Amino acid sequence: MMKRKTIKDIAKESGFSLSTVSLVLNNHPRISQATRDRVLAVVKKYNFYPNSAARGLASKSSKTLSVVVPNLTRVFSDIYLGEIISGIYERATSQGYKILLDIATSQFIKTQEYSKLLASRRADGMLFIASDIHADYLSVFEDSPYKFLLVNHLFPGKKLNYVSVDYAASARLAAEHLLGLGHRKIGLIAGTNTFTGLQFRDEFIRVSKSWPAGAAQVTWVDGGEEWSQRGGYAAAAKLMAQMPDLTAIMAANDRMALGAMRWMADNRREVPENVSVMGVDDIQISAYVNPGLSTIRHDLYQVGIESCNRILQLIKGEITECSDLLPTSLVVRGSTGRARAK
Amino acid sequence: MMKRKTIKDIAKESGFSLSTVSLVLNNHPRISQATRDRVLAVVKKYNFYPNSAARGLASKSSKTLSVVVPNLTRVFSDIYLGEIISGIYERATSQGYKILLDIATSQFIKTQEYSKLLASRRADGMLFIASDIHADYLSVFEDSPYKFLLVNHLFPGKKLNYVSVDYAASARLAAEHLLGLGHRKIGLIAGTNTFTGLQFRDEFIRVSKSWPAGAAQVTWVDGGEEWSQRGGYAAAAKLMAQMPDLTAIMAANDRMALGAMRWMADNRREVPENVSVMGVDDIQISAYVNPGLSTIRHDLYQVGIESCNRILQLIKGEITECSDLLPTSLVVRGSTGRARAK
DNA sequence: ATCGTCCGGTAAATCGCTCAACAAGGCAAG
DNA sequence: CTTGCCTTGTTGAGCGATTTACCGGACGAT
Repeated sequence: MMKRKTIKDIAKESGFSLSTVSLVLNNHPRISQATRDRVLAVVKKYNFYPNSAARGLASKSSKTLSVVVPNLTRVFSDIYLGEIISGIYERATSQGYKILLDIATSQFIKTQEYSKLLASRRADGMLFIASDIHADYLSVFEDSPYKFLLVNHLFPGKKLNYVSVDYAASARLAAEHLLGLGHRKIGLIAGTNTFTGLQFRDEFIRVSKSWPAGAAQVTWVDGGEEWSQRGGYAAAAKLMAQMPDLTAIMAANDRMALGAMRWMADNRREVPENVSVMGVDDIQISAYVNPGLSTIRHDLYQVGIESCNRILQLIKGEITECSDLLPTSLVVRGSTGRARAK
Repeated sequence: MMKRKTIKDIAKESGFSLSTVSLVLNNHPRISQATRDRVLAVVKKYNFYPNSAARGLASKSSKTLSVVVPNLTRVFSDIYLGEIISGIYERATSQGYKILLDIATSQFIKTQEYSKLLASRRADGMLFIASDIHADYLSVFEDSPYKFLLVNHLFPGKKLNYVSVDYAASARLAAEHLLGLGHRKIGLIAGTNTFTGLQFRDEFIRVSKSWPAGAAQVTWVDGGEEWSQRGGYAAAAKLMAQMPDLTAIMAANDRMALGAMRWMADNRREVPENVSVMGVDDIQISAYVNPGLSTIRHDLYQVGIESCNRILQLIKGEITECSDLLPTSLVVRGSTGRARAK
């Protein structure tokens, strides 16, 4: 196991100066092709890669992005995260950035790792996928010099950068679809532990109540912290008890909608003949269930891509703030139909 | 936005030397409690965190672990990975290590990022969850000074460190269970793109053929690259065509087993009355399906923990190689029963 | 021949921390 | 009163890159 090579060794062996090698390594145009080639030959020969700590120290940048995901029990089993992370990874990698993964455990929050990561320059910026309405500690990033971006979330009232799908727009699309089908008694399974979830709920209700062709009655229940299939199942049961004559169920995400559909199957209700069911997200399986789940398509991979683009722009100083809302679209499948006659 | 503080500023303000501050920051016993307190007061006052690049440069360690996951389309939706990563994260964090996430894309492999990461000292060690039988490039890590560990995989013939569940033992447990129930015609849905998968298949067949109470006939088919539910479904169909009188189906993981059970439901075969079905892994949902899936429990979270322990020991030089096989256990639920009479 | 401009390359000052070697003071033992 | 050891702190030499000036020579114009 020989001593690790440094840029100095490369310089010596190739007969050029230290700085020349550095410039070559950074693709600086200053250096002629001939010199570049000779240096690179030596680099290749020793399979040399410059020490990233030294590089980071001198250049004051770590070329690393911190990505913080929620502390769900089975974090990574959530397709939602997978899509976003894939998008972030793809973009980050193509720009020469690496990803430092963190989970927003209570430990992570208590020790203020989120500050430490940026203060110690371990990461140049942070993409936060983990927030809920209780993440008040994020206020430290208001007007701070640190590059911070919320991914698919936002905090009304806090000056925090974000890139998110437009949940209010989704709510409108969904409401218009169901109302247009004649539904006037609708059960809503909401997610209430994120601001985007609340936005969705409120906008859905607002549109329903003020529908020109006749206001609809909306009863909502909470689908649970995890927005899970199981939560949707339980919520559907509760809704059917509270509003037995409802003709449609709207869930704030597909997983809860699938749970609701499952309840219908288990309790001999036909979808959509008796009850229409609709979700949000358009996760892969939604197209494969029977009947197919009508939903609002959220391109989470794109959210990942765009979030990464933005944080990089923030880091480079090309922009100073960011509040993007990405468009969504209606996907009609078999689970929604005209409201049955009373 | 004031200038970023350095250890020097802390030293000046607290009235101690640069190195004293450094020692305090590293919890060196050399420093008295009184001094420590005074320094820490200043540190807290400015919310100071030492620059990690500088630290890494001087200490020659990045306190970072590289974790490489497979390039499945929907990587993180795989519960298998979630468990392992959670285990790794938990352990790494408790030891002050951070996790650098990478996906084994063709780009990652082509550019030899796996070497670069370690050569540039961006990571002190690498946990590789992504290997299949084609990952021949990993040979660079044989007898290399780099700290490398395969997670839940192994390469017979290559001198590579690993921590894995004992797939051969799992095969024995599974075979003994089914054979003990009197099954003599068994369909096997195998995973053939990993060595552990091959090990499982071969050991399962070996035990079946040499069963003292009477050899069993085993027909196997490939369940597909992704070990998915869909692959299991298709494989079950193929098996039933090839061996219509089989009394049991053994799948190399639960997801494929669930796919097989689904096929049975769709084709009016009772489980376990007509056909017993068994899986491997014991993923969460296996306990919730109807009938519950009999399986071999693989504690993947533990694999994560143990892998991380080992790589840290390799890094510290406490051990120089590692080939751990973790025990597995039989979980009997409703999906397996006595073989029906011929 | 002189001068100004490029062009390609180099010297040297950082970047912010770690750690081995050394120093100084206090105290017990000889 | 030495000597020697222990305890607590300090000095200073790196760690391995980046980057800003600066420099010498070639070349075209005057």
